[in-house]
Amino acid sequence: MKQMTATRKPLSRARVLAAAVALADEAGLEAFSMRGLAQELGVVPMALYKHVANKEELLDGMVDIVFSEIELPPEDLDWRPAMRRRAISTREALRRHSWAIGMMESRHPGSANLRNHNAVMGCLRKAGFSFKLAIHAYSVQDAYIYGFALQERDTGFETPDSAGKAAQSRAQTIGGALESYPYLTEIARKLPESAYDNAAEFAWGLDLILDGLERLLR
Amino acid sequence: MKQMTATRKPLSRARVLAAAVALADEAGLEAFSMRGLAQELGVVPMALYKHVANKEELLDGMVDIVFSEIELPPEDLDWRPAMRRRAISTREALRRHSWAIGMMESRHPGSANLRNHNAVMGCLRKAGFSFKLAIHAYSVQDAYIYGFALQERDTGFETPDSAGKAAQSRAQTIGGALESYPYLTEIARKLPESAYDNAAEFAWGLDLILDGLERLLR
DNA sequence: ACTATAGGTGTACGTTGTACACTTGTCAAG
DNA sequence: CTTGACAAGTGTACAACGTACACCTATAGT
Repeated sequence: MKQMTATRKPLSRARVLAAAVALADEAGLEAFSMRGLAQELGVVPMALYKHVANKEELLDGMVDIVFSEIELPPEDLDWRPAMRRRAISTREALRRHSWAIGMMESRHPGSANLRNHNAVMGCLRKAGFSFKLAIHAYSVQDAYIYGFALQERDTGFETPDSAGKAAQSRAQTIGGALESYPYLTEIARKLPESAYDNAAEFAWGLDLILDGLERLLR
Repeated sequence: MKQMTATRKPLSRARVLAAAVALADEAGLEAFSMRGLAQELGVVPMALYKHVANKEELLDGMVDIVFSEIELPPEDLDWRPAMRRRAISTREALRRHSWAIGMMESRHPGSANLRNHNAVMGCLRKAGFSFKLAIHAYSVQDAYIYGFALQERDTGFETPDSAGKAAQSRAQTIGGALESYPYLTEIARKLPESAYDNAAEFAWGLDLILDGLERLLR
């Protein structure tokens, strides 16, 4: 075992998971590999399998870390601000870990996942939502949150650079037929100068949904 | 070239794309490979590269096929039923091609994509939505549609079988601490007997959003 | 009849996840 | 103090993937 004890503290499942999340954050899911992760940890690839069954299980654990970063609906708040907080917290977690966006509900659920879902459902039920209405309310909100995160990842330009690249890519497909898409050209013209803000956009739709729910609750 | 002309009509980009969509539909994105597709077409893997630049470009084309299956907002309808129709049509296309769910807005846009976006934006603008309100309206709706499709794929049990499997998987994580998650157990108890219907659930949230938009338009 | 070209083939390389057999550092029981 | 079990890290190897590159061949235009 060469010089391990001197140079390196031993691995652990937690250390592997943390490094995996960090690597996926900066490299993206596409470039995230067991081999790359091993290298990051200064270890041979197969060493990881002493702490994690396989890549699938590793991803399960990573997703549960993301869930653990999401703020639970605060118990001391009314349902509406509580839901608002947790929705915003969820979006922020997904921004930090955009590789997780398609995977939040598709993987073997971990304990942070269960705690989260239980708390959200509990918040609604305790606020007086009937079971059926609570299911509806949960469904719309999560669909919106996950869907918004998806769109933000795909078209969300924080850098004006990437906005330019996307526009160019579109222009390439459009070719000479620009006049066929008048409403797209309107977007291309007006959006850049409209101080579009992802967080504000998210809140706008969220409040529209919460308004609707509030009306139905009464 | 052996017996090609006798046994097999020549490939074409369209044929490759169609076969790719069909294969992804039944095998899932994970199991979808260039080699598998080639086999399906009775051809050696490298033959595909005469009609498609690489796998990425192939996926771009596949996604645009999905877009082409989405009904445009009918011109002769008022904005609200028109938006409703195209939302439902989008969900249905995504159910048919669930491998496309995370990719609709992330890939190099094809012409069906552009036509679709232009038509949706046009429908809103012509109905009197201001530019900013149209952007908001578009954003909420699409976030909801894509997010719902995602959840439906991940937790949508059309077979009571898969519902059982999911429940068992959850129970395994919960272990003995079932009483820690009272609201999850409520769901597990009540949902199965509540005739939950994905299409109806989708329409419920969609109408909530459209209600909100209608109020803001006036 | 000749040749350019489009379409299909065969081989090969680098990268991936991971099975399996191995070494080695640590520690408990005799 | 020895022993031997066990946990952790190593090394080799394999199948499957995307695809570069050189090659063949059937057809079409001159």
